[in-house]
Amino acid sequence: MSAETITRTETDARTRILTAAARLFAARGLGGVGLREITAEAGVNLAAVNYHFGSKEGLLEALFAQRAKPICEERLRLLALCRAARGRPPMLEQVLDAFLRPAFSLGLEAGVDGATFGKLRARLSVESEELYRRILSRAFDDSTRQFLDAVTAALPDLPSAEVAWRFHFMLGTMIYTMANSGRIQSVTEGALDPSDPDAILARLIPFLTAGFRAPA
Amino acid sequence: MSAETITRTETDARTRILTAAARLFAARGLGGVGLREITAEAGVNLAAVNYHFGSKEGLLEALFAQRAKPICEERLRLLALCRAARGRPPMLEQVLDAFLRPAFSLGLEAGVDGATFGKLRARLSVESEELYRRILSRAFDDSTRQFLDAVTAALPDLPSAEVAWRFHFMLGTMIYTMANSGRIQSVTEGALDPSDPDAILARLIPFLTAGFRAPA
DNA sequence: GTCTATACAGTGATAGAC
DNA sequence: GTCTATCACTGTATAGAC
Repeated sequence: MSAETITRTETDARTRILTAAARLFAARGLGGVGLREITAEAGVNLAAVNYHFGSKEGLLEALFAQRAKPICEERLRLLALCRAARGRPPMLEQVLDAFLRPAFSLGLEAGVDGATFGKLRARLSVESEELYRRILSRAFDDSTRQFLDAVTAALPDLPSAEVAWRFHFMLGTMIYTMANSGRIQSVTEGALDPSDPDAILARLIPFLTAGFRAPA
Repeated sequence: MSAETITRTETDARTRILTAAARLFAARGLGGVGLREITAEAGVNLAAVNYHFGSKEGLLEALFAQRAKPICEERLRLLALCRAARGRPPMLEQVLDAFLRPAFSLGLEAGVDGATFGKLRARLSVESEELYRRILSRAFDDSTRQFLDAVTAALPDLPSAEVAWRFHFMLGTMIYTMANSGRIQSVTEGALDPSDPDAILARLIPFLTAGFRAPA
C-alpha cells in the first residue's frame, strides 16, 4: 500500500532519517550521536524517529536491513559464478573471495561509503546483547550459512566442526579489518593502510586458504 | 604518597568502585550501566567516581590498565620461556601460544572472570574513537609490539609488511573469539562452544600458523 | 496517517557547602 | 575528601494539529 501512490519529487521523511542516521552512526558510533542531531540533519521532528521506527534501536535495525541487502545479493551472485566456472582457481579461493569482496567493497549507496558502514557493522558484531545479535542474524544469517556450506563442500576431508571453527576465525579477520580501529597502525607505527578492498583481499585470501587447509 | 599511610581493614572506595565497575561493565557493556548503579554497588556516593577517576571513561581506563597488566606480564613470561626452550615445537607455534593463551585464560581476579573481561576488551577493540584507541594502546602496545617482533623473527623469509598484515588478522581472530557474540552458534545452530581456552587454542594455533606460513 | 510541540524520567558532570 | 543539589542533555511517550 505504500508503493502505489508515490510520485514524489523529494525523498520522504523515513528515507531522510535513514540516510542521516547511516552517516552519523557510522561516523561517531551508536552512543556518540543523539536523536536530536539525526532528526535535525534529516529535517524532521524529533518524534518522527519513534513514529516511523519505534525506537532508536528500531531505526538501527531498519538501517541494517537496508544496507545488508546489496551485500548479500552480491555475495550470492558471485557464489553462483563460482559454481559455473569451477576448477581454476581452486574452489576455496573463489568462495572466500565471493564472501569477503562484497563486505569490503559494497554498502556505499546513499552517500555513506562502505568503510564507515563496515565500522558500524563491526561494532554490532562484537556485541553480545540479544537485540544486536538478532539484527545481525536477520541481515546476514541466510547468506552466511550458504557460504559455510560451500566452504564445507570445498574441504571434504575436514570435519565439519573444524570447518565451522575456521569459518568463525575468518569472520574475526573480516570484522576486525572492517572495524579499522587503527590499532595495527598504532603497533606498526603506520606501516599498514587497510582501506583498499583489493589490497586487503590480496593479503587476506592466501592467509585464510592456508589456514582452512591446515591439517586437523 | 598513597602507599605509606595505608593500614586498612576494608578496601578503599577506589578499589570498590573498580570492582563493581568491572563486574557491571563486563556484564552489560559500557552504555548498559550507569554511574548510579556502579556507585550503589560500591557503597559510595555518585560523585565519588568523578572525584577519583575524573569521568566515566577515566574509570574505564583505570579498570583496563589494572586488568591488562597480568595478561601482559604472563605473555612476557611465556615469551621468555620460548627463547629458553627453542626448537621443539617450532618457534612460531610457541610464540603464538604465548601471545594468545594469557588473553583467553587470564583476567579473572577480583571476582570477574576472564570471559566477561574479554567481551569488554573486544568492544573497545573495534571502536575507532580516539579515546578508546588510547586506552588499548597504553594497556597493550608494549607487549604486542614485542610479539610482532618475535613473530617476524620466526618468519625470516616473509616480508615484514606481510607479517604485520597477518598479525593484524590474528588479532581479529583473537578479538572476535573473545567477544563470544554468539554469532557462530547462531549460524551453526549451536555446534560450537567457544568458552574453554585450551579448546580454542587447539583450534586456533594450527589455523594461524598455517596462515602465517602461507607463501607471500 | 503523518507530523508537531511538549513533558518526563533518566543520564553524566560539576560547583560549592561541609 | 565527601556529599548534596543542580545542570544540561538523553531517549521515549503522548496529546493534539493538519
